Amino acid sequence: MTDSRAYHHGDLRRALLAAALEAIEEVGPAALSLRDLARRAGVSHAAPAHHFGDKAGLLTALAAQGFDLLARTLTEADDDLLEAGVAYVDFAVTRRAYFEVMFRPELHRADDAELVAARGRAGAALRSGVAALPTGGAPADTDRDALAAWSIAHGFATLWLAGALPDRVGDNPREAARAVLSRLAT
Amino acid sequence: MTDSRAYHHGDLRRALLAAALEAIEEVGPAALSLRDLARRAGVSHAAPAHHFGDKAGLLTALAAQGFDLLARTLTEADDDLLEAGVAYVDFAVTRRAYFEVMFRPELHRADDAELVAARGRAGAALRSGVAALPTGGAPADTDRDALAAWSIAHGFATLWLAGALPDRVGDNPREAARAVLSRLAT
DNA sequence: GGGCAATCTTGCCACTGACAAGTTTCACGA
DNA sequence: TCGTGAAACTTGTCAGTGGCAAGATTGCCC
Repeated sequence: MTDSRAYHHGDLRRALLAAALEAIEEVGPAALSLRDLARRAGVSHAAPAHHFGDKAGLLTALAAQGFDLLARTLTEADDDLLEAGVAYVDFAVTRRAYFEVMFRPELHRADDAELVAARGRAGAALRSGVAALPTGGAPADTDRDALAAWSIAHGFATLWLAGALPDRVGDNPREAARAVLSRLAT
Repeated sequence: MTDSRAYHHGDLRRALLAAALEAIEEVGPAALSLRDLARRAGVSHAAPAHHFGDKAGLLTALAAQGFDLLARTLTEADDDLLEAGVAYVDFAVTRRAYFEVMFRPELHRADDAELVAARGRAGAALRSGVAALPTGGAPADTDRDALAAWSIAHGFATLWLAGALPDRVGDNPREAARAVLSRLAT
């Protein structure tokens, strides 16, 4: 978290992560090239390896950042499950590069300590939003409800990103998500 | 649908698609190598190009096959939306290679005629299942309901495949899906 | 039986990720 | 102040990949 330009070529680690976000938005996470990132940052092709080990290492760092951001996003809307769901979809669409790396275990190291911690924070934010839901007297099955809420938000976001949804859904993800998610929130 | 070994090396096109399914199960669609498929089929590295043009061409054919299979699967359970949802999740888990290619537009050519047709059939099967749902007197918003049903099933399937679900969900996807999907089917 | 088109092979090029070994730059203590 | 060791980065190399071009083989059809 140092913000000073240091060492030979500046804050390379940070520069590479930023370049990775850009590149992923352009070509997707699978087509990401470490050598391209090095070129964007103005360093040699082997420089990234020094900071991240390999490609999976870089994407693991990115995924951890992403879960951290998502956790913060969800916490802000925590008292309103519908809005939390909308925020989830909005996160997926506006921070697409993060989202795609986060949910592709073959791209990163899922057992990385920092990643696990960040993912845990995001999961906790999600579950606390569901637990705060009024149950209307009926006994709540928080596990099941959380899973259902997560599934519908995640599914809508994924389908949106995949371009799989029909045109009639429109081009405003927040609005479309709110309509669909409200079907669950009774 | 010819089943006879024909031509120089047999039914290469079919053999390559089968090899691709295997390989994707093993290493994922992104790490798929055409040269590896050629090796598995016992042909030279350039043989696949003749049948599919390039990698995207092969995956497009695979995606079309997948949508066709999915359409048939959904049609079989068409009178029961919950069972159709369970079948959707089951398809994703048991025919994972198809599913992953189908919903990754960067891997295939989304405007391929055969793909578009097959995807249309799957979409129609989904919507007809929702339209057949009893509305309980209230005016149905089929579009929204179909989207919600699709989203929750797709989201659960995607999270399952990503290994993102907590352990307590268990290891039986059909059972777990039924519990979660029933939350929507009121 | 002869031509022809579909099928497949060989050879090549640019690109990639990973590794090894060398070089530059900085930090820190004697 | 200096020099020594570590961190940061470079250069060079290798095997593997996708895609293209050009050639060889095979089966089909008139």
